[in-house]
Amino acid sequence: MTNRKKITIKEFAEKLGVSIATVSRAFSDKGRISEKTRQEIIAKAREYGYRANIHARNLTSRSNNTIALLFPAISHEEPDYFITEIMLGINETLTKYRKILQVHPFPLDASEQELELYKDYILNGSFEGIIVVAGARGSNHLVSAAQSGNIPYAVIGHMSGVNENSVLFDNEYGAFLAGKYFKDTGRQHPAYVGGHLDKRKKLGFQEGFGANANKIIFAEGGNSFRHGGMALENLQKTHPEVDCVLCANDVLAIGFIKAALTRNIKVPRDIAVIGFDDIKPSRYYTPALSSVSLKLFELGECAVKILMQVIKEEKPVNSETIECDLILRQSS
Amino acid sequence: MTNRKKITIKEFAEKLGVSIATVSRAFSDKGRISEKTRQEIIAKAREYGYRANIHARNLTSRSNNTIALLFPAISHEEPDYFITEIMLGINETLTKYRKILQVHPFPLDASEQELELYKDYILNGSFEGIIVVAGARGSNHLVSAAQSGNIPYAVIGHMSGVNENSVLFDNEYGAFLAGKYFKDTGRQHPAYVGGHLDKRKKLGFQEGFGANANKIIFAEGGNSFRHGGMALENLQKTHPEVDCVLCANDVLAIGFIKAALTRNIKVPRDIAVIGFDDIKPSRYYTPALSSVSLKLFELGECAVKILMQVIKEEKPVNSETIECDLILRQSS
DNA sequence: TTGTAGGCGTTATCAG
DNA sequence: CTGATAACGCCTACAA
Repeated sequence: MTNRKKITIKEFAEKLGVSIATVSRAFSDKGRISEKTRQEIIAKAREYGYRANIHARNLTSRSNNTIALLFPAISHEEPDYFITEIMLGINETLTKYRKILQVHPFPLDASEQELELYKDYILNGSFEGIIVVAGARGSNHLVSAAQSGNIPYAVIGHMSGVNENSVLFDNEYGAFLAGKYFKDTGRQHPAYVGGHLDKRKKLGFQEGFGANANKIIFAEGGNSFRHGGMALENLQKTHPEVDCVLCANDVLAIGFIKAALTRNIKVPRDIAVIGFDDIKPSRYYTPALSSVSLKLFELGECAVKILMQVIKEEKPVNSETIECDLILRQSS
Repeated sequence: MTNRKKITIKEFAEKLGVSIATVSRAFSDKGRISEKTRQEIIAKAREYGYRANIHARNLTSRSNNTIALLFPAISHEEPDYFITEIMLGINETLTKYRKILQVHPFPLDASEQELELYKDYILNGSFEGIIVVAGARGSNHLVSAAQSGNIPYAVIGHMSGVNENSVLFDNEYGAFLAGKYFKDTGRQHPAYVGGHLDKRKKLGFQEGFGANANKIIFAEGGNSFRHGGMALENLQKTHPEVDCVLCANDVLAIGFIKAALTRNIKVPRDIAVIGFDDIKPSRYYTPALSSVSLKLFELGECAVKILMQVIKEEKPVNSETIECDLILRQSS
């Protein structure tokens, strides 16, 4: 490895016998320059290996085309498939705008103190804009930081006190569809399995199930695979009559089903199961999981579009809501 | 949103009645400065909202603490769980070093021309170092770019012509274990399902199966879920006697099993199936998938450690090999 | 169309 | 310990 320092615009210009301004213009698309000299300079640049130093460029342009995705990390050991699929949509869309993605998971229970690092990044100009996933107190702090520093931001999910720049999903309606489906298919003893934070989902589920909604059993615990299994075990003890379940996310649903199959409970015959989010692995599962689709890829796309609009127009834009669908597969 | 420009070190220093050098020192940990003035300055900085401009800082320090992960993107619509889990290990480890991750998937079949964008990033100083996932021609081009520009790099997987800075996995041994297990459990008619690029896996599988290795059926196609299903269909037509299968990755294996179950073929009774990679969702599957574990998280960790060493020592370091395990679950 | 020179906001060197 | 001042490498009026 030759440790030769990279050639600077000054050295490069001298070699070519032109001014640094001319070199700069050759790469800028703006300044007036003859097509002929531009081509010459570009050719020579390739030959000498000259490339504009990105940091100097960023300093004058006050931006680095970098967008940060900040999200609460559920677990450190296992990917959060929900985020992963959103990220896919974000990244692909960002590429179209020639922007770069930085990934910043932060601890779900991070204190304001622990978030200082991320706030610093946000406020010192590291990002042209940020996309924040709601769901933790930290999310709010980071959005506040962006607001106070006048940094463009977009939010994924409902965040209290934030009415603009958000991509929302209609959880309530999605859960409604699930409840209605269970009712329409003659299920009698519904249960809801999930975390504590999904008021909307619970409400929608109740509405959908209609008249007998008061019979719904709420089994609330964590949001991971193992919690799904635990929920099945508990329900079998306390409410063995349950014959249909809405789970607050797909991984939970898969854990629930796996535990049921292990006990030789048939899905969907004995218990029908519907998940939430419709992550890709769900359709691979046996039985393939029915799920309320949040259209995660699209959601990421939408977040980017909103952010780009905020950056361009330099003012907040209206929030958008992505509609939910109920995708029926084998588990219900 | 008040669009006030951010306060600069100069303005800030003037307000405090000190020199900019002193302010700079208060944040640098290096220059000699009395603890008292440092505290005062830090307090005032909070009050005035002063933060050092990151771009100016990068310009002088010639680095931005940013590491890029470059990998060939299999599909645009679906996460690559293999990469996702590696990324988890990378990101977590990077955080310990206070480095930032940028994510750069590139098209699997990208021409050298299409890679120009990524080469540009690499060579203009956007990254302090890069981690490249092997597996596409593009991977090699990008490593070459890093080498020519004297940019620190690490490689995940085997890359022709690159003997240093790599994290390798012993695919051959992993496949050997699978073959041996099938032989030891009395399976008679083995098949291998996978892509064309896994010479090592095939070899290891043959060695492991031993004497009758020449009986192995090779069903080669794509690497996705649906290809797994297609493989099952084909094998049923051409070689219905097959009673054990090694799949080149887990998603393939899951597709294979799902198709088998659909046809009422019992797994593992009629056909035993082992996957490769041991991605997290595999253990959730029913039947839980046996798989050759590549320890993806650890692999990401290791890549970061190698890269950090390259950065620190400014010279290539020895490659490391992560051992494979065979994880037995229900599918075999 | 091209060149000159000042500025971007820091860090680092060298006096004091 | 603190303060001037010169880099850092590029962009961009302004001048020619």
